[in-house]
Amino acid sequence: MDIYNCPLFFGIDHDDSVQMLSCFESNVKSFAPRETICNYSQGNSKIGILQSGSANMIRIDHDGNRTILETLEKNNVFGEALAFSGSSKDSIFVECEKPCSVVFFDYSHITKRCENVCMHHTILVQNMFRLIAEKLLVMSSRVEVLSHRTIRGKLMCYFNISSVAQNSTSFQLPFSVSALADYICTDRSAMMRELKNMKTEGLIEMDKRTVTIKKLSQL
Amino acid sequence: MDIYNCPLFFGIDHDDSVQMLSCFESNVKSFAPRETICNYSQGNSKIGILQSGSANMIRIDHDGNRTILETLEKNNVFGEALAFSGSSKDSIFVECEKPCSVVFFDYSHITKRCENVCMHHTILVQNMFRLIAEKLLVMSSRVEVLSHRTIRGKLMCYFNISSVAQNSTSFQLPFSVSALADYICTDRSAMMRELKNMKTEGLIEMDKRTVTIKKLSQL
DNA sequence: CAATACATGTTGCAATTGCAACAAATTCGA
DNA sequence: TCGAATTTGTTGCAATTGCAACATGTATTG
Repeated sequence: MDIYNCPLFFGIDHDDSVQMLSCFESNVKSFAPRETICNYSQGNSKIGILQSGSANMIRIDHDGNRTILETLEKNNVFGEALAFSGSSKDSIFVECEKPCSVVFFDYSHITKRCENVCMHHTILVQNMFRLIAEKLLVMSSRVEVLSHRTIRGKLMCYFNISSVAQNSTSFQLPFSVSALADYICTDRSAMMRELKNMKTEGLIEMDKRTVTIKKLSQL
Repeated sequence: MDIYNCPLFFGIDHDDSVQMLSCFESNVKSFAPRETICNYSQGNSKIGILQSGSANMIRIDHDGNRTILETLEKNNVFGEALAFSGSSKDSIFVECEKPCSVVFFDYSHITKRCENVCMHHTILVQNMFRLIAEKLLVMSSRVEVLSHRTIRGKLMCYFNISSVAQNSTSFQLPFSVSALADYICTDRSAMMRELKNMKTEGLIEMDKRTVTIKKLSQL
């Protein structure tokens, strides 16, 4: 995986990318499953772009509750500057799931104009714009899911969004069923109980990580 | 409130703004409290920018539960293209709170290059970039708030974020206490009960819409 | 291949939350 | 300014959820 394939440099030719990268002080790193990619305990101005693999942004609160704040896949951006207030003392970090290649650089290079190289700065901002607009959509649907008051409501909302995204009433979860509980921010056993209810009521079917929506409850 | 003051046109001089606006088929509208600014029941590709006043994006679900999906203030952008899957049959709309002036235009003018006028397209994208990056921060902290499992957790998270944002342990709620329940997506009476508990435990003080944090519980 | 970690599945019980139905205070609008 | 609408405040009760503690099944890895 080549750093110049980074979606941030889409539309900028190789030679110029080389020049810009040095100006950016960018670097690429690889990570193995469960490795910590980034820790936000004490400030971090770097932006990361996932070139391959998958990762999750995790919060562990003072009671040890684990929450998936963001799920990250190929071409997703992440960073403290793009999210999260850092107002709490909870532990927030990005954890590798499938082996990852990550491009890091400093966000200030996007927001501030750079004097030397950047006739391509324009393209760069446009590329970053697309990445952020996409992230905004993801965050919005996350809010939509979490805004439901019951576990069932959250699950059905998430399943519906996934179903629309994958254009089928049958779709794959991007993570384990247990991690789904972290994603919808509820207790795992309570979620399992609710999933069982939904199965017996014929709302959904599940086979491993494949979910099939049978009835669109109350929609 | 002049359409040319729209943050989208920041850095573009007046004459060019006039030219671009006609190319954009933009228009400005004013709204009175409780008026519907925009309805997302059946698709809407327009982007809106709030020039003045305040508004909320509201969802009413099939059970009649009211949820504030977004709070919108001066210079905030909103639109279906920027958020919300449209996968559900719930009613989603933007409702004026304080008298509003809104600039509407089609998102496609930002994402696709326009042939005739747009030597200023670059500045436009940069301006839009800033607006969206800001919105992303707002959505992220929203996720952070909603990710907490208890009403108290949500409240304290929201209060902490507000406190950091307003740089004081004392701050104003941007809406009524009742609307706060819609914002944190819980039952109003249950939230009132929890607020009372938090007051008697000395965690917070409240006077109308002014909240003061007395103790940072478990942080 | 063994053993160790991880994921799934289940249950009782206590705590929290949502709901319904009020009363009172405050704000808004004609 | 008076009446209507909205907001705030409260409570009992039922439903949902979180927690703890299991048992079992499935991957991973040395």
